[in-house]
Amino acid sequence: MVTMRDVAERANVSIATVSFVLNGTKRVAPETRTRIEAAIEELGYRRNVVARALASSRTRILALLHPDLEARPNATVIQFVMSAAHGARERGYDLVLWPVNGDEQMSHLLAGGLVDGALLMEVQIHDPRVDRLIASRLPFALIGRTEDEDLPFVDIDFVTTIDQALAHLRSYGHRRVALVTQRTKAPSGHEPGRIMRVESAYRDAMAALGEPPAVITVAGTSAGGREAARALAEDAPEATAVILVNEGASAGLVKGSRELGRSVPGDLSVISASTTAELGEMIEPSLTVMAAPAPQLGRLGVNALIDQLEGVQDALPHILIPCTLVPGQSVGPARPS
Amino acid sequence: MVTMRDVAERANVSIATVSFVLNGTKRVAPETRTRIEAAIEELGYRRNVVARALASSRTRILALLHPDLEARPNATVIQFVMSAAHGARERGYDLVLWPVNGDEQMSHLLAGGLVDGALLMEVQIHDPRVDRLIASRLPFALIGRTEDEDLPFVDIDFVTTIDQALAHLRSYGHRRVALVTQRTKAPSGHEPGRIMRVESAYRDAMAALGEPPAVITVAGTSAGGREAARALAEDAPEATAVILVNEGASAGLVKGSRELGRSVPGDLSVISASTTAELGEMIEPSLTVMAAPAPQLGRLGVNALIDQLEGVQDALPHILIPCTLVPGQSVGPARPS
DNA sequence: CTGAAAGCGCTTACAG
DNA sequence: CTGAAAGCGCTTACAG
Repeated sequence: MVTMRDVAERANVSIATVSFVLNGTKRVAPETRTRIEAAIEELGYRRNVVARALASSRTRILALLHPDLEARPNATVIQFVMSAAHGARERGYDLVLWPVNGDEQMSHLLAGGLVDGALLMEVQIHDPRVDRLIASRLPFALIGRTEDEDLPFVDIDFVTTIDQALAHLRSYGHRRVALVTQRTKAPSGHEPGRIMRVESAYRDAMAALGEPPAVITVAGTSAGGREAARALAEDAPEATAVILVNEGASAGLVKGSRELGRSVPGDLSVISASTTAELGEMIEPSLTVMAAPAPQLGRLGVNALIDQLEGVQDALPHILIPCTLVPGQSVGPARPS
Repeated sequence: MVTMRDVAERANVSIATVSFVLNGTKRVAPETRTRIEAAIEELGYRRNVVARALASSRTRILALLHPDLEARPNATVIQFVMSAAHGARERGYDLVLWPVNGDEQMSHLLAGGLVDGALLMEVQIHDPRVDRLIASRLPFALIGRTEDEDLPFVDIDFVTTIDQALAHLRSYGHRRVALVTQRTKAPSGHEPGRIMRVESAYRDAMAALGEPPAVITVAGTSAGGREAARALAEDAPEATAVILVNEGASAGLVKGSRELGRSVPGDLSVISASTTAELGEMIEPSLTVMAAPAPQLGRLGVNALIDQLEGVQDALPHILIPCTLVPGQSVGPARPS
């Protein structure tokens, strides 16, 4: 292994000077710099990141705290992960996967000194991980929000997303629009913040329109989607359209409706929000989708975190981006009532 | 920050002794050990992983070299990633995401000293990443295989998978079965090994059955699936069933067939191999699937790598696991010809 | 502009 | 069974 010492010897300087040119931390005479750069090149030298981390107490490693992804459709989560990995790499950081199941994982994260900061996905309304991060003073950024919106976050703008979905449906004559959200195994208060925010955005919008709301909550699976179809038919038969914020249930909802003799979009128009167009295309008919800004949010989250670490930030980042409408074939004119 | 020195002082021993009990590397008198453990507990000490890595030249970090995942369905890849992350954590290792796009990323990996080993996904028949890993002597394990099967790998047993899929179809009376595989942007020889292996397993099996093969290669997208449906109808009209090894094209194939007036499974039976049951359920009709053993393979791959690092291995691991048949509604009796 | 030296927090022969 | 000390490969005040 070629070390900084080797480079220093070949260039006839001290290792300190080598370090200065490598990091650009101090000015170095042009000839000296050239000599060092030549030596680096000739020896194929690459700085040892572990030694650097120990000496500088900065590892340039970030943790990505993510939920356990299951086999069910997870297109948006994948986009978060991938865009975060790329964003980190572009700024010279590495991203380590940190599946958090309990306290043991958090201790390893906080006390081991491996990471400079953490990026949290699937943030809960009241998130114990956030409490522990704050207590330990490890820098972090959220993809999503807790109750406390003073923390650095990037998130989907659900208010605008719901408003646009409703506007789209209303342009087709729909007035009674139901909402299908996701049920999780998490105890109350620990659901992803998204679920609460979507529901309240929907209720506000419906109230403003003077229409009665109808909210159905089901698991994020095909079976959940079928359950939603049944609940719609039985409990909200007057709804001619539905906004779905439940990626995993979208296929089941359409299949279940058809099984109940309700065609999409003939009898029921469907918009699936916070998902990807590719997933919508898998379904028959292709779903009209509000595509999640996941590719942007992963990057923005990483950048918010790194800015914080490097002291670049002016203020705490509070970034909200709405989903984008991608029309498919699942929205049609409201059936006359 | 509480260091080993703090623990040593409180327990009235040297830091060497603390290190010995922490690592179990040398026997320590029971009373001494108890004293040290108490001190660790009281101080809430946790070993600094960076210092440990520098001193021991083992970082206990593994790199997961993965392709760029796009928005299209990627259920099996996700299962690989998640099970690898869990497997690593269970053995005390961390997993860092390593999207490899070019040589720059490989250099960073090989020379930076950050990782003890690498796990490769989407291995190509001739994979330049493998060449570089071998040259650099960084330990690695493959999820998939290159041409050279002497390297440590875990992979799907495509021969058995294809045989079982064919047997299932033949039990429904199908004799002419086509294969749909995936086209990639990669130059020839650099496709994922899977594609070549699936095709040759299929050709061998069809030859053994005395039936003519028909192979169609399309992109892993909905549009690709539609293209496959068209090609099947035009170029292989005698095929009454198709085995699909192209997760992203599955939905498009079914939708495209229907658009051409061919119903599934009435006119065409479909088995989607190397995917997940959950994805199959999203489609109408629910696809009969050969579920990929992705949750096992991620773990097995990590374990193979760690065994190698820790010298536990007896021999190079060459592990093959077939997919598992999960019946759906996309296979029916062959139409009379 | 450059260097000698301390130090980051551990592990690990080597002595005793 | 335990300790003193060298060393892992860097960064960073401090001197000059």
